[in-house]
Order: sequence, then C-alpha cells, then structure tokens
Amino acid sequence: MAKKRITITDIAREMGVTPSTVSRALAGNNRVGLNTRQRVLKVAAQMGYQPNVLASSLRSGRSDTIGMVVPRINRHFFSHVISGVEALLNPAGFNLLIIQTHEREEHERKAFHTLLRNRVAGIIVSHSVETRDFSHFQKVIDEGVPLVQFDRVSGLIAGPRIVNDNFLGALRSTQHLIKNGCTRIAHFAGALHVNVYQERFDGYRYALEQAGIDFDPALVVENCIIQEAGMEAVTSIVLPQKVDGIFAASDFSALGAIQKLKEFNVAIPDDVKISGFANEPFAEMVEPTLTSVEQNAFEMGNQVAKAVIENIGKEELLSEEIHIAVRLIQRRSSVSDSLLMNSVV
Amino acid sequence: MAKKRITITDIAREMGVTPSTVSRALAGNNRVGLNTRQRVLKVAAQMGYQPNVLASSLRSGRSDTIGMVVPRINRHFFSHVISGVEALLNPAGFNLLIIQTHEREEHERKAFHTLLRNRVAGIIVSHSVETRDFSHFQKVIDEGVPLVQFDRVSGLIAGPRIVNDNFLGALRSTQHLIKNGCTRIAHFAGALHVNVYQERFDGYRYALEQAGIDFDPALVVENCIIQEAGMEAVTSIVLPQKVDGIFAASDFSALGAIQKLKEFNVAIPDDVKISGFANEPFAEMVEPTLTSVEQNAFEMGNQVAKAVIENIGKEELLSEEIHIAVRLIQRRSSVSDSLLMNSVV
DNA sequence: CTGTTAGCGCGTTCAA
DNA sequence: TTGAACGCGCTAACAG
Repeated sequence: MAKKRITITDIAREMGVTPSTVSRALAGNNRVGLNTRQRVLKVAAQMGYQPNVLASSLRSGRSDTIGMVVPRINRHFFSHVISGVEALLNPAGFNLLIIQTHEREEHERKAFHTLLRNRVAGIIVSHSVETRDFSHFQKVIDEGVPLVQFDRVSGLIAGPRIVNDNFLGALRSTQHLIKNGCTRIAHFAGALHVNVYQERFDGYRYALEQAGIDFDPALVVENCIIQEAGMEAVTSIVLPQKVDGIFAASDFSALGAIQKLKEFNVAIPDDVKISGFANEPFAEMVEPTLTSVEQNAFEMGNQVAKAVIENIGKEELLSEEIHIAVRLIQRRSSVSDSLLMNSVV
Repeated sequence: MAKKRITITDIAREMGVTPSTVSRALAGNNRVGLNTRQRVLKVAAQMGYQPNVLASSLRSGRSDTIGMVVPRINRHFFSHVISGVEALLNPAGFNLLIIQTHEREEHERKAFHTLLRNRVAGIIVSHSVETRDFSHFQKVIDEGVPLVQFDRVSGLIAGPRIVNDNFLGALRSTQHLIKNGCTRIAHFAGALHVNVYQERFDGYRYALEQAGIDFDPALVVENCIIQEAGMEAVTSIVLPQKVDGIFAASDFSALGAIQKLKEFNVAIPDDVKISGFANEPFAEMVEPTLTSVEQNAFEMGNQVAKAVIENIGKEELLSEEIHIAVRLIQRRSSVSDSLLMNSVV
C-alpha cells in the first residue's frame, strides 16, 4: 500500500512556515526570501519530498504529460519518431503517455478518451489504418487540447501536420527503376484512403507519366503491405503479368516478393528489380539487400515535439504542414552489383 | 487553451441533485436509485462529460496508471512484453506510462522519479545494462509502490521477478551445437553483472562440462552483444582460435559474425555453426537463417501484469520468481539443409 | 437512497 | 517577503 508521503505541509510544519511559502520556494521563480528558499530546498531533499503532480495539475490547470497515439511502437519508423519526440519533450519537462492502437479505430477512440480523462497537455497521433471517421480528432480540438498529426494525417482536421515527402520518395524510387531499364513496373499499394499510400501511388503514376510509360491498372496490387501479401502478389500479378520492376509501398511486402521470387528462381535484380519503402532494419540484411526509401523518423519526431510545445496554451491551432525529406537508398535488389556505386540519391 | 470542461457539479446542478449523487452514479456500484443513475449517465453523456482522473486519484489515493521502464521500446522482445502487459492491464482499467532508459542508469533514476511524482499505482522495470546500484529500486519499494522486475532483474531487491529460463536456453543451444559436431565453441557473452547474460554463460559452461569438453576462457568474448562486436570477434577470436561453433548471447552479435564470416568465405554451417538468442525477426531473414532461442515475451508480459495487479494495495510484496519457458529454434546457421527437419526442441 | 460536510495536495489570490 | 483563506474536481464519511 502506498505509504504516507511527504507534502509541502509537512515541510512547512517542520520549518515553522506556511505551505504557501514552501510552494513558492519550490516553484522557483516566485518572490521568496533567498535563504528561505534554500532552506526549503534543503529540508525538502532531506525529507525525501516528491511533488504530487496530480494535485499540482489539478490546481494549476496545467499538465506536463503529453499523449502519443500510434499504430504500433515496435515499427522501426514509429519507435524512432517516439525517440525524436522524447528528445525534445523530456528536457522541456514533459512526459509521454504512449498508447498503441494496433491499427484498430476503436482502440484509437478509447486512447483519446483515456488521454482526455488524464488531462494531457496535448495529443500526438498517427492514425490507424482502419480510421475513416475522424470525429474523435475533432473532439480533442473542441476540448481545447492541441492535436498534432504526423505521418498518417487527415487533411480534414485543423492543426499541425508533420509528414514525409511520400510523393517525392515514390517518384524517385520509380524513376530509379525506370532508369535501370524497367518498363512493366508493378506497384504494391497500401490502403489508398490513407494519405501516405495515396501519395506513394501518385508518385509512382507521375514517374510513369513523365517517362511516357502507360499506366496499367492491372499492375497495381491494393492492400499489399505485409509480407504474405507480397508473396501472393508474386503468383497473382508479378509472374503472369511479366513484371520487371516492383515499387512496393512497404518493405514488408517487398520482402515477401523477394522470398517468393527466389522460390521460383527468378533472378533479382536481373529479371525483376524491387524497391520498398521505410528502410526497415532488415532491408540491409535480406538477400539481396533491399533498395528502399529512408524516412527521417527522428527529425520528424523533433518537429512533432516542437509543434506540440508551440501550440500548448494557444487559442487557435497553427495549421501548417511540414514536410520531412526522404532519400532513396539503392541496394542490390534493384541494381547489379557492379553498378552499385553511390548508394544515395 | 484548455476550455472549461464539464464537472460532476455541472451535471448535478443541471439535474437538481448533489455532486455526491452524481459521483456515486458514475462510480457504478454504489447505492444509488436505479433511475437516478440512468438519468445521470444520460445527462453526463449529453453534456460530454469527461471524468478528471487527476482529481479522482488525488481524492481517492488510488491511481490507474502503471509505470513501465525499459531499456528500449523498439526491441522485438521488449515491445512484445509491453503488448503482453497491456493485454491484461487495459481491460483491468489501467494505463501504461512507458519510459525508455536507452540503457542509461541516470535515465532510469529520472524515470522512477517521474513515475513517483505521477503517483503511479505500480512500477514495472527491466533495468538498463549500466545499472549496478539499485538504490532507486529500493526507494520505490520504500515509498510503498509495488515494483515488479522482469527479464533483467536484481536478486537484491524484494518483490516479484519474472524471468526467462536463460540457463536452459543456453544449455539447449550449446548442446545442440555439440550434438552437431562442434568441439571448439566460442561464447559471445554480454555484461556478466546482468543476470540474463550470466545465466546464459552458466548454461554454456554447464553444457560443455556435461559433454566432457574443457572450458577455454580464450573462447569467451565479453560485451559482445551488438552487430559490430560480433564482426570484430570473428577476426579476433573465431578465426585465430579455429572455432567451429558460436553460441551468442544476442542475435545481433550472431548476425555480425555471419556477415563477417561470409566476407572470409567461411561456410556456415559447414565450417562454423552459429546460434543466437532472442529470435529477433531478422533471424529468419538473414542468409543463412539464424538458429536462436525464442523467448515468450507476450506470456512474460501477461505474468508481469498479473504480478503488478496482485501486489497493488498489498502491505508486503510477494517475492516470487516466475520462470518463462524458452525454446530453441533450429535454422540453417547450425544445421545443414538436409538435416533440418523438426525445427523446435 | 440521497444530502451534508470535509479534505486529498497544491497554487494563487488578497492582505499584511 | 510571508501568511491566511480559498478552491481545483472529486470521493468518503456520516447523517438522515
């Protein structure tokens, strides 16, 4: 059971002053006698005082915890965004309450409720793939809690949006395949109602258009972002359609394709060239190593944190969209060994 | 800025009852008139009431948030333990406040402070590799907050400990190498002051002893748990010492060894057999696939959650140690293709 | 079954 | 510079 803890009243009694004085001394910048303050700090330390942030927040109306809602914490991308957020938020005196949705809209709604009940100072979110109704986002804003979206964002909701340059990443990636001789390029797409997958699809189509290659809907595989889907797409699309290049919106489906193609003894990159998205750690472990688009997750986290801090206490949210640069990392799944020189474009 | 939120007083005024009644109705199980309760719930929903858990916790002395302190959230093992914890804790009405230490003892101490200031109902921890002084652990217990350790635990601290059967995993792993013909088996060890690495080391030695193989200290590489260390160990120990088997305490150093050995054109598993620990996702992506010891992280998380819940409100912590079973997954880094039949021991 | 009273620990008036 | 008094929103004890 939680034992009785030291309060400012205990300290005050010990020192023969009032709780107000102790409170002011602990707060730091208020007007208190210099040596009174020092005595308070000393006694507080001696008595093992731990401020009760619940009481403090209740009284002041301010909170030092910020909620973060993500699909999964164990994705390379998300965990690095989290680290980037922490890197700025912790020094600023904030804590992160992280909740996973496991890609479930229902969990996302519950997460928002939990955070609101905990009176967080702000909420950071990248929505689940299921989410199509963003009324819970609006509710957060209506409650006056700053909401910052990143990566997967809805344009219908006000406030800062920190996004990757998915279009450019997809464009460069597809151009890279074209430059290396591909003419029938399949696209493993994600759910197109999610901005990131729509943008990658757009970049792919734009690259084809610029190169004068006709877009063929038969070469687009929807909802193809997990390993198993990538494997299936090989037998259902890649082989029958005589595809010679794959631009996957996910490293996982790209991985599945590699594995399945190897089973069929299709040479990579000679017969089929492949590039993925997100530069998961396994991209440089798989055989052949996987060309992918690297996202600067840590930098994104920094920008996210900056945006939250800026918007706390503001009456209106600043609705700016910040783009984080991506870069294509060329590896052996798309370039013959001998040609692989400068790996970064 | 946080707008004015609905309180139970608002609801009470609206309905012409007292805040107490509303509070009781919302709490659910108290004695309130059935239709009073229903009216309260209805009005609360209409007005968009969000309970203030800060005020609730402050008054009741109870908290529904539990702190979890881990080295990193993006490790396969830790993220799955977290999921396992959430799976039991969320339905029970608790939230998780997760803090990463990034393997820094200083961050760990700060994390504990933060959690205590937030009056969490309990703390779950797997200590950082740096941590040698556990006084902050004791402090938590002295404050009356239940502390549950998992995976990396200190035997000097009271309370539940949920651990993997590292000894058995190491034993089976090393026996497996021996059975497949290895006689000069190196061990890539971790920091031996951490229980998990000491236990893996012990299992390795015990397997050698049982097989009548002399232990050779020259074959033990300390602090060899990251990829780079594994690569270095190949040139410094594996090749010069004519090692024919490697039991690595980490998949990452095992991976490094595989990569370096391939550079030297050493055949795996024909010339050197390798097994790792933790069964990271890349274990089945790397070429050759990596034999490893799988830990049941999700089950461990469940046990951890169970232990926390049991100990909340208790006067004394139950000091039991729960062992979670592990299993060896045989893959091609230690078994020739033709021999690889039943992969699980 | 419901109202009254009190107070969790702290921060912020207003006076002195 | 310090003290006194009040209240953030809620729950708990005691009446009735």
